[in-house]
Amino acid sequence: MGKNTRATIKTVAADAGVSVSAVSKVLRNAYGVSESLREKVEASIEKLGYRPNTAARAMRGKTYTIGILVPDLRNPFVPDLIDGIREASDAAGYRVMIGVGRADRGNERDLVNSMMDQQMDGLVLVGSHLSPEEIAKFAHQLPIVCLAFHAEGATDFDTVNADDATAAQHAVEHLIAEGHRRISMVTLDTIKSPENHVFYHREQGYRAAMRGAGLDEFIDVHRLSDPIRRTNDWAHDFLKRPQQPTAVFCWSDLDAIQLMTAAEQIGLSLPAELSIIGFDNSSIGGLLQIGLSSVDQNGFELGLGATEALLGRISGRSSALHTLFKTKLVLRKSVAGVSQD
Amino acid sequence: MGKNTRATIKTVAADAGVSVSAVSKVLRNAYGVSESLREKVEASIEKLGYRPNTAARAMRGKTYTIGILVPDLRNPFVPDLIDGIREASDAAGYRVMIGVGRADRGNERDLVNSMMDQQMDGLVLVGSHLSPEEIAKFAHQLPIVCLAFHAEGATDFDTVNADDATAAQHAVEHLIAEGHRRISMVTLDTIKSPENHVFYHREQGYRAAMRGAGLDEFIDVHRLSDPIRRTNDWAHDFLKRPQQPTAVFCWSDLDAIQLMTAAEQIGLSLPAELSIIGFDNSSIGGLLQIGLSSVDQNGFELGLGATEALLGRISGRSSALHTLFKTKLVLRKSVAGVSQD
DNA sequence: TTGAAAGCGCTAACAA
DNA sequence: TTGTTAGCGCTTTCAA
Repeated sequence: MGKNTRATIKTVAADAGVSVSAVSKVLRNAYGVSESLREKVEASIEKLGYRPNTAARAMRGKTYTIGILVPDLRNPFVPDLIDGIREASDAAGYRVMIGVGRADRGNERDLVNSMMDQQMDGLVLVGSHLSPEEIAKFAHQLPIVCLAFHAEGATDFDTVNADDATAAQHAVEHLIAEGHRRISMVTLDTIKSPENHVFYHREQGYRAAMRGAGLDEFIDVHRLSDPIRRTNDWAHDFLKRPQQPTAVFCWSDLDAIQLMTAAEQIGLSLPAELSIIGFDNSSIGGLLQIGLSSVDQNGFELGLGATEALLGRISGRSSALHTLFKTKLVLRKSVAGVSQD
Repeated sequence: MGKNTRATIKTVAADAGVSVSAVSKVLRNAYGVSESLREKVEASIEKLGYRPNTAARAMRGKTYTIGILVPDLRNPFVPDLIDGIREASDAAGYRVMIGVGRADRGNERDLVNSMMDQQMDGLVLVGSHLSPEEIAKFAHQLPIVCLAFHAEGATDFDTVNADDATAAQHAVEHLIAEGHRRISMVTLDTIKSPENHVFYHREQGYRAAMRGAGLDEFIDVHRLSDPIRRTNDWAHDFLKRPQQPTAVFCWSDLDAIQLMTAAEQIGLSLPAELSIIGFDNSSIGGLLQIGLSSVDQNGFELGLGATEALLGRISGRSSALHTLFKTKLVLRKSVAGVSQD
């Protein structure tokens, strides 16, 4: 089968009887090509099945590729995001490559570098573990937008987020309206710059709701260590503490489901004895058997938004854009009211 | 911040006071560099923060990148595969880029092309929707190994699979041993070349088990259309048919869980009235609330195996390798025995 | 409107 | 052991 001879721009030029630069111009829709020349070239391209070599292209022009860096493919929120990103980049003629950072700073840094080595035209960093300073440094070299990463003060890159604080506040306010007082929050623990992480903002929303209802004394935040290094026992430990809450607001569905499982294992009846709200509205939480109430962030829209921002940067915008998206509380059987006493 | 001037091999050569090719040799660990030269060059690389430009590299040598093409990020089996692939490629100094084919032939073809445009050194195609002929054509241009795609007769590319037929046979034999006779199978429908798909081989295993137990008359295969185009009602329709089975073997966990949900919705008591076994042993099926019995394929090992095969091809092997991996039946509460009458 | 030619950063013959 | 140099396939001045 045609062996190793892939058509190059030269082959096309020869076939069409024009110059190499003419072909290049047609490829890039550059100004100043006659209709007849364009037709000739396009016919040859079609005939030879020519495809420009991205690597060669990258040396002078663009790659028309944007890189997506995600922390973890198992997070059910990630595929929604990616779908949105791809939808928008497809429409703009960009393709997408995904790298998995494994929620590890060093690994993520390597991947960003590697994507820069490949001359990608821009990067979407999802839930990055890098510091805003480091991201800014990268952003001097290529356009970057961060998704699910709060850095509303950043001037060198854009951010796109759900309005985590407001979403959390509404969720907790709903629990309060259902009569709950003793409402705990389960969230993540982090050593560095917590204020960039979504869960920190969700915690602020939780605190705001509790304070707003005069429930300061019941504020109780339980912090989990990194999902990879954490044991599955945390939920049992959590439920063994004295002074049990009647409701828990959980920073993520995955951990909320672990909590539900543990609660059932020790014989708690849900939701009567424990109401739970998660975050992400993952399909798994939506299963009839689980029925987890959750905050829906509409990952698809977030992905679209992030890509539009990125394309804007690629086209030359240099001012920073920081967008917050609205969320929606989805109620299922995991929440019950309590009688006030 | 140093603005746009990224260090090139020239910068390094100048800084180290040596030639470009000397630097290149150090980079590639090529034969014939003195210890002192290597040290000088490495010092300069370190000092200048130099990183080779992948695009430039790709024009003459390799990119040290392998592409993974998956049909769907939401399939819980995929992340395990990817972890395995990454483990093996990390160890060999290769990085990995992921593309999502969306279970669409045209889209997948585009992505393969796009990965070839980027001069990737090899490709792992997961559950491909392309025909073996088309894959073979691509395989003439770059090393390819297929994962979860049966083409044991292919000579131009390798395949790595779980032993789907045997796995399915064992699962169904287990149901038979539990006293079930009326055992249905739920699988996928496909227009083209079903024999390449894993679910086809699982169906063969189901049939073999049924025939082996003299249950030919109870063989009942229910075929679902494409997951994307399918409605969620299929399970209800399935359960509404006359002559209900007492057990169902399902080609995948995701569909098995839908079946469980529908069964509970119409008031069937599980597993007493319906036993179910799925395939993939996904973490979601393993949830206490679900408790789905399932076939475990050990995706991590499959990923490792596929990558080893690919690296072998990249290093020059041209004979085809077709590997089958053993599976393991994981039993949970979704299976109950029936009294024989 | 078209084409010739320089050069992007690297690798790999080949020469020294 | 080291360096010189010719490309890889493309984009992009600059001339024609």
